[in-house]
Amino acid sequence: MRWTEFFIPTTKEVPKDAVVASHQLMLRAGLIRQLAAGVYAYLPLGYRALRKIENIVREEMNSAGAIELHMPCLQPLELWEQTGRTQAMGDVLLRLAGPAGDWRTQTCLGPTHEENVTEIVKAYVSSYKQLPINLYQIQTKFRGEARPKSGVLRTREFLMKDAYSFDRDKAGLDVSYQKMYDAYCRIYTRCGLPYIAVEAESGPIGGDASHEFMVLTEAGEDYVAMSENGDYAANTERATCAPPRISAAPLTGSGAALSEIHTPGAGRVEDVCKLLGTTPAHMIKTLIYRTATVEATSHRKGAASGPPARVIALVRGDHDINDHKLAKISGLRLELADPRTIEELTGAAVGFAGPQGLFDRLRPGEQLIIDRDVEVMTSAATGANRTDYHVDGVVPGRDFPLESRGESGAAVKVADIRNVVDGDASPTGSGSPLRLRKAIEVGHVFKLGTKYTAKDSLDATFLDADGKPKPFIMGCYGIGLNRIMAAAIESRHDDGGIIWPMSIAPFEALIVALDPRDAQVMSTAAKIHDELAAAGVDVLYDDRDERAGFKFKDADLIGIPLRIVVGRKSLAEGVVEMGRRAGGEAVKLPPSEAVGRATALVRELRG
RNA sequence: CGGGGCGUAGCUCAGCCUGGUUUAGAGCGCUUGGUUCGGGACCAAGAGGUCGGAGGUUCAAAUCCUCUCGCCCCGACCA
Repeated sequence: MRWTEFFIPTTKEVPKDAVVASHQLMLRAGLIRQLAAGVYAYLPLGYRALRKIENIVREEMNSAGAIELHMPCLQPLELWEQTGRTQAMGDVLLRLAGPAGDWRTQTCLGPTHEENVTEIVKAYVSSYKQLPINLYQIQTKFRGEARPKSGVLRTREFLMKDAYSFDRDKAGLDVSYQKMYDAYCRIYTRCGLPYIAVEAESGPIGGDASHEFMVLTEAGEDYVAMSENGDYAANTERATCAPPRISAAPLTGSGAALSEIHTPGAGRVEDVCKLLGTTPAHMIKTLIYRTATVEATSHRKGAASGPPARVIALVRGDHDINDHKLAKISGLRLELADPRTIEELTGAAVGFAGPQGLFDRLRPGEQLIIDRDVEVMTSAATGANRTDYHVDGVVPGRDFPLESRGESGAAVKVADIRNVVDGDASPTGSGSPLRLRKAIEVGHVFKLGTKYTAKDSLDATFLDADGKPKPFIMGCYGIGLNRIMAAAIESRHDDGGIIWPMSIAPFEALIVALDPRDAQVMSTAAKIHDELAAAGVDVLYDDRDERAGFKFKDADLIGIPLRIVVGRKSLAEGVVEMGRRAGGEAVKLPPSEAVGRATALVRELRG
């Protein structure tokens, strides 16, 4: 391909809206063009890279036994109502607008395709003899992201590979899941991504096991907790750490009475610490939750009614509650209580709650959930349950219970309900400290089980060998293709531009002709171009009538892995120069040898 | 949804506070001619803008006021 016959709109200046490196470089290199917030066009160079990624994904999915199909973007809302996800998705589900009763109001743009595949499999797969089966597609997804950001990393429209496995039983799912997990590792390796697989929170989608594939980078928006010795890695949504050491001294307390301290207006931990002369680590945060008002988890009729249940959660002042953990421990879908509920329970304004005495005010079925690190505190400061007052000297076990007493009916639980922090010990017991790193999620694998196939969902069953209908056991597996591209650029660039890995580079080799007016230079460059192309190398030939410096800058920017420079000076010595964008010395070699050497190198680096 | 910032030429921005010498500017990019030619050259001449939109104040609005739309960042949310 000749540059002058292609379309590569590079720019020298950085558009002001671009903040992260991948976004800036993708714009400058002419890979993408923004049309609206979170909506991008892929220009020819960007599209070539995207298609290379797509091909790698397709090859690995096929070789893992998955079968490609293509499902529609337009989906009937009814399908989503059957699984209760119109509510669960909320604003993420993009609906079409139209007059009341119009078909448009009954249609949405698919953010994912669990319902759609399940419907297909339900219709056509009726016997265990047809299982297992894994169907996948590479499709445009639409999501009403509240805040698109970081260029192509978080968008409202994106390309995703989504696969769905259907198995006869859990053992089959384990096999299907592992196949996908392994295929994902091969995909990221082939794409040249420095990825890690971490334990992940499966979220409202349900399921009992889940891994995310992450690329560590400051541009990411997830946090991964990794132990220094590498024996543990998990998304912070899920990460746990070794339990705190129980202090040796029995916690009977000093016997000292609680002392109330006037702390006017100090509702926040830092403010209180200042007034009390203590540190957050010596405080207990008391958070009041209540069961969620919106029954987002259930579309079934007759779900929980009556007054909302309250849950008191305690964590150390320097820790943060992890809502996923809290939800799991409590078994309830919770939200932070409104001020009125808090005042009613504590008798104080928001910001002055403390655990002492509160437990006795809970009704049967309500809960006090104590973080492990609070259990082992010897004495703590916390809210006094009196507006503008805090207390010091609160002793767990003495001033509030650490286990259920039975008669009251309200439960006490001690558990890990906080986010890990930098320096926590690895949960493996190795004692290695955890470090928090920012990361981009480039893929996610779930074990779904029967969430979509169960009777109260889409009721998708097959006849097992025993002649009885059973729900399919599902798994789902997603890869964000645009994110792979951005993540590759995030992790592989320098001041000059992108450094593509050979496998996903829009072109594999770039020929730069330095003296466009010199007939011999041009004919030599053209000959190398033609022969490389004939050898199956994706080659771009910069035949523009530009100065050398200008061409070199563009070459660095668009980051083609292999560069062959044809110039009058070196040609006078009978050589051309071949070098790699990734670095290292360029080698001089006769034009006649260039094609062979370049072809061999390209093949070697394709992976 | 809360907080902050920004909308002036394809791109980066100045002008706005303090309305009128501005017939709206600069640099990059683009066109034409010339000189240059191994790391984003130079000279000369050009093309290109409903100043995001609507309404208002005023003799007069890019500039002041109101509303509105869009984009970016932080937070909330999030398969």
